[in-house]
Amino acid sequence: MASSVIHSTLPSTTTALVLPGDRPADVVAFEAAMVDFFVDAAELLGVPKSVAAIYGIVFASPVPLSFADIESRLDISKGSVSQGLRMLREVGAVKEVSAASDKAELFEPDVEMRKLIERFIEQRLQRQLESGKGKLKVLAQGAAAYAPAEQKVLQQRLKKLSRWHDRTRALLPIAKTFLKLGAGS
Amino acid sequence: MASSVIHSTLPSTTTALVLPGDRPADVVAFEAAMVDFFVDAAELLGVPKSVAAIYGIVFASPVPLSFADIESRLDISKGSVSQGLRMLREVGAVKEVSAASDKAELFEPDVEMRKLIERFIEQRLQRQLESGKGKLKVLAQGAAAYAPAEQKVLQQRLKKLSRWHDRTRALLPIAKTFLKLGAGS
DNA sequence: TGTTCGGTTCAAAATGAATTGAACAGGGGG
DNA sequence: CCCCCTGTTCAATTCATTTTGAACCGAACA
Repeated sequence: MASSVIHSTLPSTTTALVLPGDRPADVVAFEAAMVDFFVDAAELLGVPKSVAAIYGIVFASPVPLSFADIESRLDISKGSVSQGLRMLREVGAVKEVSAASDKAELFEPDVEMRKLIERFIEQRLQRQLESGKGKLKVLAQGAAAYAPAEQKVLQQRLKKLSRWHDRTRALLPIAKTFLKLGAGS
Repeated sequence: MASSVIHSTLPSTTTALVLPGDRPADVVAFEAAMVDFFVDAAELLGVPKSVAAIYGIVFASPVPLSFADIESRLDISKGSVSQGLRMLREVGAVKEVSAASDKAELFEPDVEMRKLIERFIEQRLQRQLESGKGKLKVLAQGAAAYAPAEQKVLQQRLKKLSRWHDRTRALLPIAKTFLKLGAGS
């Protein structure tokens, strides 16, 4: 992994994800940049490209978009749009604003970053930290299987692991509150 | 892993990664648990399983291990061991302690978690945050392509994005120092 | 009832990363 | 000089995940 991160600041994968359609070129450029931004960020968090792209295109539009809008502006299949939107809705990243009346649902970004982050942290980190806690306990007992001298080495290592573990756990709430600061909306 | 614990969601992936060999059963169990622990954690960070397993087995041994030791205790190919060890060395996660004299190199964990974490943070987050900064600037300009009313909406969103971005950047050093606390060795 | 519109589902295909394994050093011995 | 003995390399394979696309569903409407 580390080995593939050598290259410096490359053109950053020209996202051929946004379709020109008939809109003004500069609008399309804006959308493309936005999609790019989110696709990049998502990569970091292990979120599928298509999902990030959908969020990006919705985020880039000053007005709510319909399913059809999204489908027409992105070069991804209807199925992906459907699944992606579902995921984003579940997670609270987009919300539907019921259109005029009979027309289709419209989507706009639910700009509560805070929630997104929190949810992410909770799901991934906290879960892992919990299960880690249990495993550490088991390990501490398992060390008994070794001869005294070796046991000492292992116990020391385990202690270190525990400390790190605890610090991380302690960091979480701090991060949460910190990211919440000045959360305008 | 006879852990039929409470949690409904986690199958806990019985790591069939550690080979019994001829060592005592409880030692093997200990190693398996350790490998498991690291494989789990690694998953979170997007590190390949085999690499995590190697680190785990080295970490679980009170004495340094040779290439052959590692290969014989884990059910992964020689090629993977070689590559994995290289990565771990590069990253400073293991270090070689020259054996007696003519014999093969031995590996032991370089238990500087701090360094590992720092390196990780630097490579992934900081990089992304940097490139994000640039993109945000471009986006702010791109918003000019829209009509005044729409522009306002977009600018507001962009501002929010920026704020989040900044807060995250500000959080990094905090996290670093925090994780450093009490780093005994 | 038949037809179209908006969207969902899911098996199959594509993608991309990790893993394998066989070919290949190099370096001591003998 | 030849032959192990260790470890590395890298193209080919496997594996997991994402994406596709066609079948499908239900609701509105004629």
